[in-house]
This record gives sequence, structure tokens and C-alpha cells, in this order.
Amino acid sequence: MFFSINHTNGLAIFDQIVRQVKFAVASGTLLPGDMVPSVRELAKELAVNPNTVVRAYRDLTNEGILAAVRGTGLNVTEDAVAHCEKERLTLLRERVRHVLEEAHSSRLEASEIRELVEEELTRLERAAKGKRNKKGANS
Amino acid sequence: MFFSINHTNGLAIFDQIVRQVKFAVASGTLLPGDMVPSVRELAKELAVNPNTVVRAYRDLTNEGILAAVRGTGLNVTEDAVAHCEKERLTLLRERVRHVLEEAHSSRLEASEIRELVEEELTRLERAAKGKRNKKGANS
DNA sequence: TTTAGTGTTCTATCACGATAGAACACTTCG
DNA sequence: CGAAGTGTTCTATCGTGATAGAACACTAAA
Repeated sequence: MFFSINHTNGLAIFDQIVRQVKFAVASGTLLPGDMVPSVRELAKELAVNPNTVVRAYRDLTNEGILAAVRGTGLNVTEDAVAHCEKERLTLLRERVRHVLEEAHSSRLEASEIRELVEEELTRLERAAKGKRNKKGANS
Repeated sequence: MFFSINHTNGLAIFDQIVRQVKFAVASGTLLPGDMVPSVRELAKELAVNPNTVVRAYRDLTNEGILAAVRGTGLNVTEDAVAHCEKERLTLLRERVRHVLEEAHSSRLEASEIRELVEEELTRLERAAKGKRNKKGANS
């Protein structure tokens, strides 16, 4: 589905879920009124404890991004879009900054940092292209 | 001195110390034979528990980057340079990759990612320049 | 109504990073 | 020698993220 957990990136699982929901809303993958996967379903899919999903959904609810329909599930609110569009760059920028700060304080030159970023960016694009081709091979 | 701790970047304190020692060796800031700050001294300077520094130094010793001179302190080994030069890019690359992966999976375009990185890079250079000017004001 | 599915709220336990405080063996220097 | 400084090794406690398992109130559908 939409979400996946990376156990090597240092982010807490509940935080990864929170961020991915926000990103999905910001990019229009998740629209206002859409139901989010149920706690137990998502926990099963991510092979994660239900309480961890609960924690993520609770945070999202407290931020007004999700709203509970009792007995039915959680759906994306109307306000969520503006909220998430605004926050997406902020969340990513913060992580980018931390990494670049470390690279800089390790006395790596700006040009070397650019080169490093460019290498990993093209690697990403190659991987994405590969996936698309795999899907497209059905046609 | 050489080291500083960032409490918001998600890395464990002991890990930040380990990485900064490696980076200092890789960049020549720390040379073979150089003594590293004592456990108690560095703990005091970083306002951190001595055991946390112990943990970092133990890891570095186990990796052969530091060697103990009993009753005197820890110094950088001869092998450390090659080891750290080789590892520096790997350590940074891994963090860069994780961040770019998140940015990409949030459906941010490669051009937008580049823009984000460039913004934070120039911000870094501005900050570095400001510091240099502050120091240079003494002459 | 019954059943199965929602979210919500508990208690307990575990791993891990960090803190606190103490002790030990060793070396350097006065 | 003795004091002060090294690293090293303990035990104990704390916060937090994660797991495990259970219970409760509610809704939708058979």
C-alpha cells in the first residue's frame, strides 16, 4: 500500500507513519474524507505492534489531520491539506539540514557534498525507473 | 574544542562522538599519536555523562582507531587514518541516502530536492562565513 | 440480536541510550 | 610516598520506543 517502514533510518516507527501520512496528504495521495487503514490492518501490513500505529494515529488526530468516526475508522480532515502541504517541506528541510551540517562539520567541501547528493539522487532515479519498468512490463 | 553535540539530529550522543572522532582523523584535524580529550574532560565539556564518552571511546578502541596508554590516555593509531578516510564518505552517504529516500517517497520532484539541498547548503556557507569574519575581526 | 469490525485505553515487559555514583589498576608528577 | 590524573568496569535508575495481551464502547452488517 502507501506506507512502508525503514528500520535503518533512525526514525521511530510511529514517527515514520506520522510523516508518511502527512506526505500522502500533502501530495494528494490521500484526500480529505479518505479513510486511513485501520489500526490492526496497518499493524499487520507493516509487521508492527498495533500500539505503535495507535501512537501514530493519536498524534495525527491531536494535530487535526485525522478525525475519528466512532465504530468506523479514521478519515482525513478538510484542514489536513493546507496543514500538510505547509509542513512537508519543513519536515524534510530539517532532516536535510542536519545531514548537511554533519557533512560540513566533517570538513567536506561544498562541492564534495553536492557530488555526494547528486550521486544518491541519480541512484534514486535509477531505482524508481527500474520499478516503473517492472510494472510496465505487463503491457 | 573539536567536538559538539546536537540534541536534535536523532543520532545517539555516543554515536555523534564516534563519528566526529572519525571525521577529525579523516580530515587530518586529529593525527596519529594525538591524544584525544580524556573521558572526564570531554564529558564535562559536552555536558554529558562520562559513561557516554566511555561508550564512544570503547567503540573507537574496538575498531582500532584509538589505543589506550595505561594511566595516560587514548591516542590515535597509525591505522586510523586509512580506516577513517575510507569510512567518512560511507557514513555520510548513508545518512544522505536515507533523507533523499524519504524526500523521494514523499513525491517531491528531483528538482525540488535539489533546490532544498541547495538552499540549506548556501545557508551553511553563509553561517561558516559569518564565523570566519567574527574570528578574523581580531586582526 | 449477534457478529465482526472500528477506535480507545489499560497494564506489563523489554531493549537501549543516558544518567548517577562508585570502585579499581595504572601512570605521572610534586 | 602521596596526590591527581588516566582508562576501565561495575550496579542502579530513568525515559522512551516497541512489544504483548487484554478489555471497553461503539457501529455496521448479516
